[in-house]
Order: sequence, then C-alpha cells, then structure tokens
Amino acid sequence: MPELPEVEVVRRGLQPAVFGATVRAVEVRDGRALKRHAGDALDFVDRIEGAVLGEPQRRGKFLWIPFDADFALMAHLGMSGQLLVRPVGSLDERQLRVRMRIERGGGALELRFSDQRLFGSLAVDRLLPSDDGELLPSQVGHIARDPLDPAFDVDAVVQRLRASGRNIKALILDQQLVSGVGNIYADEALWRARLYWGRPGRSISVAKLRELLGHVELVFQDALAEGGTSFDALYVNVNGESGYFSRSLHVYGRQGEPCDRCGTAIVREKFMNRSSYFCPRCQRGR
DNA sequence: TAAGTCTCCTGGCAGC
DNA sequence: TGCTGCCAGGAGACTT
Repeated sequence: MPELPEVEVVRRGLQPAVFGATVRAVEVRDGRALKRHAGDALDFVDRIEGAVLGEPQRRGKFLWIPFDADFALMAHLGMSGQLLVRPVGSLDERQLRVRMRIERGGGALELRFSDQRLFGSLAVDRLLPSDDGELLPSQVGHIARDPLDPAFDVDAVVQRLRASGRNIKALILDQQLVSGVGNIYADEALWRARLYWGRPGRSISVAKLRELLGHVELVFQDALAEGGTSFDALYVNVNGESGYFSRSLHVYGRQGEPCDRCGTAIVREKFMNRSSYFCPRCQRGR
C-alpha cells in the first residue's frame, strides 16, 4: 500500500517523464477516479488539456504536479492507486481509470492512473500559500510536514504527541500531526522503538517520542532505498515494478512468526477496524 | 473539543 | 463449482 516511501518513489519516477511535458489529450474512463476533483470529468479534461507540467511535488502521501501559476494536477494513491508512465499504445492495465497523453521534445508518452479499489483520486486543485508561504494544493493545506521534510519540527510534534491521551499509533497515523505514516510503517517504527501501539501519547517520555520519530524517519529511508513495500500488484513504481522492502519487515503481516529480536511470536490485534502487529515481549505496556 | 466509528471500494480467499 | 462473507486500509464524515 502506498505510504510515504512508495509515493516518493513514484514522484522521483515521474520527474524525468513529466517535467516540461504538455498534456495533449485526456481520457477519463472512470469518473470515480476523480472523487477529489471539484467538477465533473469534462471539467477535469478541460482544465488539464494543454497544461505544461512542472516539477512533481509531495507532502506526506499527497503528490502534485504544478501547472500554470495557480493550479496543480493532484494525486492521492489511496490503497491501490498507481501513476504509470507508458509508451503510447501499450496494453491497457485492467484497472486503468484515466489516461493522459503527454508530449515533450517531440516524443509522446502516456501518464496513466490505475486504481483497483478506487480509494485514490486525481484532481485539478488550486495552489494556495500555506502559513509559511509554501504553495500547496488547497486539499493539502491541512497535512503536516513529514519526517523527511527538512523543515520537519521534531520538538513541536513531540509536544503535540505528549498533549494527547490517544494511543500512540493513532497519533502517528494522524496526517495532521505527522504525515506519510500508514499502517505498515507505523507498526515497524513502533517495533524499532520498542513501544506498544496502545500506549497513550501523554504516558510516553519526550526522549522516547523523539526516538520513535527518529525510527519513523529511518524506516522511511530504508524502505525508500529498496523501492518501497509491495505485497502484491497493488503498489508498483511508474514503470510497473515492485519494491522489495516487504522482505525487511519485522512485524507487519508476520503474525505467529518469531520476533527478529527476541524470538517471541508476533501478535496481531484489532486496531480501528484494521490490524496492529507487535512483539508482546519487546513492546510491553498492554 | 477530543476521540472513536463508519463509509467508500474491489479482489482474493476461506468456508460451506 | 459457485455462492457468501470476511479482510485489507487512507481519509473524511459522522457520532459519542
């Protein structure tokens, strides 16, 4: 599932193909892939056709490509969304939702949005200045900076985590506190920090919270180096290739398997209608 | 206001 | 073989 490392892999893959390219034609095959777009499919096509694409940007799991001065093509991959760069005329993906023909320097390519579960979306969104003057799509304005952002303020985030009685996993999944973290990397960072997911934020020391955020950053960097996490065909890079970080996971999806640190069987618990994996010996506090 | 729950959606899979 | 129901989860809406 696309979390920050997977989205960053996609952003880097898009850069050489789309930067400076002109959108010549757009085909919306499924309007449900435009849930975040304020208008209908015709409006989307009207706004994006003829646009000259800028440099792909990212905050957390949101990705956007600015065009003109005030607008951007924004994408959120949800659980199964894929942004693919394909040669013109290549075989369609089974869940192809939107196709854009782009041209640059006399060459043509297709930028495709494919999404099996339709939790992802494309949109044309207006760019607005944030509090610190950065231009962000209007739908990204409330998203916090992520740990790979040079301006990420560890102390400010720790302060907010310490002020809450919510469990620490819910807190680091809250994109308004720290962005980019999803279920997989939350479990992995908590395992590395030896923290049980259910502990209230206010019960954890400042030093431990700083350590946890450090582990979030490290697990992101490690996953990025391996091209992200792919369990199946749900996440691939812009060329349709899988990442390899799933081989390096310590707890996520490993119920019943021995902990890599102490050998105790990994446990799975229900958490907010989803799963939380942890080592009951290394991560105490239930 | 904070915290928890529900909804959207599809394909894979287990159980019958 | 075919049907049913469960599971996965990001983000926003909704409820408590």
